Amino acid sequence: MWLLKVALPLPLEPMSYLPPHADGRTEVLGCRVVVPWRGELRVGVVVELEEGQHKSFALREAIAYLDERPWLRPAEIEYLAQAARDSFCMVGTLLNDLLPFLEPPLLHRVRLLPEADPAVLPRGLEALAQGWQGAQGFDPKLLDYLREAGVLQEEVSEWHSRQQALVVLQEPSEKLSEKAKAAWYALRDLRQVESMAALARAAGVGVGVVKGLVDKGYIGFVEVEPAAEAVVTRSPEPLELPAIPVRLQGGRLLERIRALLAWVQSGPVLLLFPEVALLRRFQPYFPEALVLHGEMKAEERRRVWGQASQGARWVLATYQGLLLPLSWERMVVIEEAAEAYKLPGGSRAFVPRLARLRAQGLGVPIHYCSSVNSAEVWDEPAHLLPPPQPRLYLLDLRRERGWPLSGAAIALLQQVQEKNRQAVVLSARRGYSAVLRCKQCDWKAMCPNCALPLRYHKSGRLGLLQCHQCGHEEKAPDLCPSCQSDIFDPKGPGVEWLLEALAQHLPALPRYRYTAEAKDDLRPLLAGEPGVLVGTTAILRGPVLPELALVLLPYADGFILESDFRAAERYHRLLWQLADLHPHRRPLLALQTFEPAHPAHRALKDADPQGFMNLELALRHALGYPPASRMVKLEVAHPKEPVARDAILQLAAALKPKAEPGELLGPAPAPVARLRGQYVFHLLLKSSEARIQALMENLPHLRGARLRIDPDPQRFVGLLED
DNA sequence: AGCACGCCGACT
DNA sequence: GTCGGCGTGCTC
Repeated sequence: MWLLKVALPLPLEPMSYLPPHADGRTEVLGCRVVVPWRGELRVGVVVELEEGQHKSFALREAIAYLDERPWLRPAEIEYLAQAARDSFCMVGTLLNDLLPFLEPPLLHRVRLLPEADPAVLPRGLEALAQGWQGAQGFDPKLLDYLREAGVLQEEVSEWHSRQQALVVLQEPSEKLSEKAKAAWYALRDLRQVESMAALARAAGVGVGVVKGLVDKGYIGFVEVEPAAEAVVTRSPEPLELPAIPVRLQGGRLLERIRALLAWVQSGPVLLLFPEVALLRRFQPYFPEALVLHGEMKAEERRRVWGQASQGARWVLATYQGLLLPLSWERMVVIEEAAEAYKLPGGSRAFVPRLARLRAQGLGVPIHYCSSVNSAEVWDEPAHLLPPPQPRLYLLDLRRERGWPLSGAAIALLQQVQEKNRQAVVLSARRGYSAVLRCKQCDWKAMCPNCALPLRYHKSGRLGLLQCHQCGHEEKAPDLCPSCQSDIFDPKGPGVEWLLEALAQHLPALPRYRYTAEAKDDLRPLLAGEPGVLVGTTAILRGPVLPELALVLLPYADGFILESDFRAAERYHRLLWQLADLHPHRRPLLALQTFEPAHPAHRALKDADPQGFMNLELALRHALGYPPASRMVKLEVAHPKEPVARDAILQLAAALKPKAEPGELLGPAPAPVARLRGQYVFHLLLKSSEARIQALMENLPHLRGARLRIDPDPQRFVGLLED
């Protein structure tokens, strides 16, 4: 007896089913299959065929395969299992995260098995004796009852929406009304419209007129191929390198693209992007590329999936391309340090890590292409393009007057205004907690255990200093322990505050806001009119300002002083990305900072990203942080504080005896200790890959609170899903 | 993840 | 005396 193991897009391991009795195919490994699930139908992937008896409980029968050819090959199935193990999650969780478009809408028809007695039909289902019926009208629970009794015959297939368009079919007759003729000619000029209502609107007639034309056969609906998004193609000269490097760094965006073009000519090559905005910037240079990303309709993505499976020269994709059943010649991860690579779903996996695993599984080379490569790939053979020469202007906040805009910064903005140019003002917008530091001397509140700044929390009248990494807490001092002066107000300048300050100092300079949540209409700026754009790092993903002359960070330290060992690396990369914000101009990069001597600033002054990263890596190795180790975050959340606390203590107690010194950090309350009504606690593991694997084995079953695992934490603030 | 089953407080 | 809260366990 053959059994199917079916991976469903649910946080579960694959489930066993009997093969559909109506379909005896055996070459179904990797095909999508429709199965009964809790009385309804779900779509999964056959990940294993096993011969044998299943005794413990009665298995259900799968209903039908959706595919002729497999969606996934054995290579992808094996990868899925391996990646799930690596991410400490269920196979189904990862399947759901990587293929959010797996389940198509279904065409489902049912009837009573002809030889069955209609008397078995429960009330409401009598129609099933009459022959094939669409399933949607019937109670799924009752249908499942018949299914289980073995008297239901079913047909299931993928539902394809027919992309229809209204077109002219025959010449208008003289008898038609003026309005009808107008509508007919309007449609002829438009060639096609998507609906009757749209034509009525376009022609300025009632829908009834259009309907009349359809009924009389002058116009009608035809199926059309979904129109591909028009992309302006560009063909720059490929930039030949002496050898193909594992990591490519530096230069301007266009130079990196040119270098890539020189070594991804034959294909198939997968280019992985952290976000759609960046993918779109590459798209014009890869005219034949298939693209796959979350802004496309699910149906469109399924179509591209089938197409890509047949072969492709280039595929530009977000993480959704990772499971494509193609044997790549090589894979390229673009901007491998981007935080957008963190999967938002249950697996919490980090795509560059998954990509490396994928390349290993296929035995193909993987490459990384970034403005500044991540610490994780730093040791790989590199080709370094000369970095863009930034014009850096450091404003020392210990000397400058004026806050949040110093006099010098206002003067710069005034010049921008006088010369009718454009400026960007960038805010770190870390709202809820800040770092406590002295205005007079260099002292700042540091954690005694972690070599990280403590975060300042307002708790009643007293300030509380807390380490978000290890949980250490102390009371905030009233006076600076080093020089006895009063403490700098630990407020970080947000976008709103900056807009106010700009309105006050430069009322005549038009202001625009640009954050992930609120985007002003930038058309005047894009048309070249003067103005200042105030926003968060969302600006990096926004359109290019044609007259950009100044990039100002009123509180650059806000980007450095996150309680996070990766903060400096991120800040350094941000500065280089700002230097490359305009494709060929070199805007002045003005930073208001308490730390003009910060290594990242020196790196920009000396145009030497290598120097900075070497220093950073030495630090990571000294402290045992990634990439010198692997980290895994365990998170427990519950609406009741004691329950959550209890659970995390249980977990810590179970791990303590196994852990060596320094491997177990915490438990600590999450930086936002209560979020969406849940109390959140963290526990961090930090050690070698092998030790992490050992520690993660047989975690205790927690009662009460739910455990979530972040297999590759990138940022140590906020809940996992923020 | 969803969903059903199962034990302890505020109501007609 | 019941209705309903969500904590716990299961899904082939």
